Amino acid sequence: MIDIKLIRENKDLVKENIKKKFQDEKLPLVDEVFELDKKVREVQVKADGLKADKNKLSGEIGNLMKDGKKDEAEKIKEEIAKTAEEISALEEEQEKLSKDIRDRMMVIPQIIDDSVPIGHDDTENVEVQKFGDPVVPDYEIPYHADILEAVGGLDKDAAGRTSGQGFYYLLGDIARLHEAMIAYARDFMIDHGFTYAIPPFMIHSDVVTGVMSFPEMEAMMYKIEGEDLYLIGTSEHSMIGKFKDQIIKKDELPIHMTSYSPCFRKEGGSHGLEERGLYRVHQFEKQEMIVICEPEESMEWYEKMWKLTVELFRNFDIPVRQLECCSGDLADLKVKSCDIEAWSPRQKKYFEVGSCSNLGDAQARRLGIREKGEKGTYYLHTLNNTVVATPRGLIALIENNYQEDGSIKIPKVLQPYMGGKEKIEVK
RNA sequence: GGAGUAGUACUCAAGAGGCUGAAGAGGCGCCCCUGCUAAGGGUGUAGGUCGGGCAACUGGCGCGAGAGUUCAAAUCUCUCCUACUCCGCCA
Repeated sequence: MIDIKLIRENKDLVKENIKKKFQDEKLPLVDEVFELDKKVREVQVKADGLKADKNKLSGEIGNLMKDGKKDEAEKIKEEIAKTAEEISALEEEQEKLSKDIRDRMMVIPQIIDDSVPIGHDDTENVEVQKFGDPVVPDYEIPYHADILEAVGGLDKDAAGRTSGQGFYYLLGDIARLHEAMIAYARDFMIDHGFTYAIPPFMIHSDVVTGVMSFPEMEAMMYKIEGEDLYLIGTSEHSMIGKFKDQIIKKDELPIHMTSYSPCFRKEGGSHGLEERGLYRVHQFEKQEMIVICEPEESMEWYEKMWKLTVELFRNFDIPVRQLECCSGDLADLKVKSCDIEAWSPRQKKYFEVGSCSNLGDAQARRLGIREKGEKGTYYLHTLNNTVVATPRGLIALIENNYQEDGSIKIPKVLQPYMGGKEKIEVK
C-alpha cells in the first residue's frame, strides 16, 4: 500500500508507475481515490464539527444534572438526538467512502525503483549476471526424481497414499543431505552476522494480510479449520509479522535475521503441481533471511542479500545467475526484486531457487512497523531473501553433482554435515 | 481443556459513568553538584492517530480488538485475542 499523500501531492508519479507495470486498467483508480479522498475529508470535517457540538451539549447535561435541573437536561437530550442522527448518517457515508478508498489503495502498486527494467511479464525479466560455468556433461542427466529413486532417497507413492499429490518422503542419505543443506545454510548466515530464529509456523489472518496481497493469500495459504490460523508459506510471514505494531529503537536497527521453517503452499495458481518431481510441492523447508532497516539503507541491503545466496550456491558447486524481475512481473508490494536461478544441466537452462525482494515501506505501512526519529514517526523498510529452499535446492545440487555412474558427489562444505560422506551411491 | 487475574502512551503506572488525552515516574532537553563515572539536586519539554488552518492554533477518534447500553464509557454488558497463576492432559 502506498501513502495516500502521494496521490494527493503527486498523482502523475503514481500513474506513471502504474503504466510502467502495464496495469493501465488501474489508472482510473488514481483519480477516483483523489476525488474520494477529497470527499471523505469534507465529510469528516462536517461530522467532526457535529460531534464537537454533541460533546459540548453532553457536558452541559452533566452540569445540569449536578444542579438538579432535570427539565433543562431533558430538553438538551432531545437536541442531541437530532444531532446524533445527522452524525450517524455522515459516519455511514464516511465509512463507505473510506472503504471505497481502501479497496482501491490495496491494488495500487508500490512505487518501483527507477532501476527496475521495464517489461510486461516474466519473459522480459533480465539476466544480470552469471556465476560459475553452466556445464553440460557429456553424459545424460536423468530427471531428478529418477536419480533420487535410484539411490533409494525418494518415495512419492507412499506420500500419495498418506497425504496426496504434492507430498513426498525423503529417505536415508537424501533426507540427510536435504537437512545438511539447511544446516549449512543456517551456519553460513550465522557466520555472516545474522541472528538465527525459529518462528511460529502458523499465524493469524491479520499478519497474513499485512505481509501479502489478497490474491497471493488465496493462492498460497492453508487455513486451519475453525481457528484464526494459517500455515505459513514462508518464514518471512512470521518474521516480518514479529514486528507488527512495534516501534523499533534506532540502536536495534538494522534488524537482520535468518530463520528456518517448513513452508506450506496450496500452489493454487496457474502453474499447478509437477506430478512426478519435487519442483513444485505443497511442503518444503527453507532457510530465509529478513532485514528491517532505515529507508535509506534498503537498497544497499538488497544488494548484499542476493549476493549471499549466490555465494552459498557457489559453495555447493552449483552455477547460478541473477535474473532481475521486470516491472510487469514485480508483485504489487515490491519495490525491486530478483530471482537467483540455478543451472540445470538436464534441461540446459536455469530455474528459480530463490527470490530476493525489497518491499520498501509497503509491509511496514500495513503492519505498523515504525521508528521514532527527530522528524517524527516513520515506516521502516523490509526485505526478504531465500538462503536456500529445499527440495528445490536439492534438485539443483544433485543435478550439478550427478556422476556418470549414477552416484551423487557431496560438496565439500556439506560433508561434515553428512558424517564425512563424500558421495551417495546407487542402491 | 477448566478456573482465576490482568492488558492504559516509548516503558512502568494511577484511574470504578461526566472534572481524564489521561495524574505520577522513567525517558528526553538544559542547568547545578562531583577530579571523572555512578548517583544526587534544580528546571523545562513532549507523548498515538485522522482532519481543518498560511500560521498561532483547533476538532474528531483513541485506554488489547470488536460489538452493545447511555445524552455521556478507560470505567457497565457481551464476544474474541493475548499474557500470567493454579488444575488437568501430553511430546
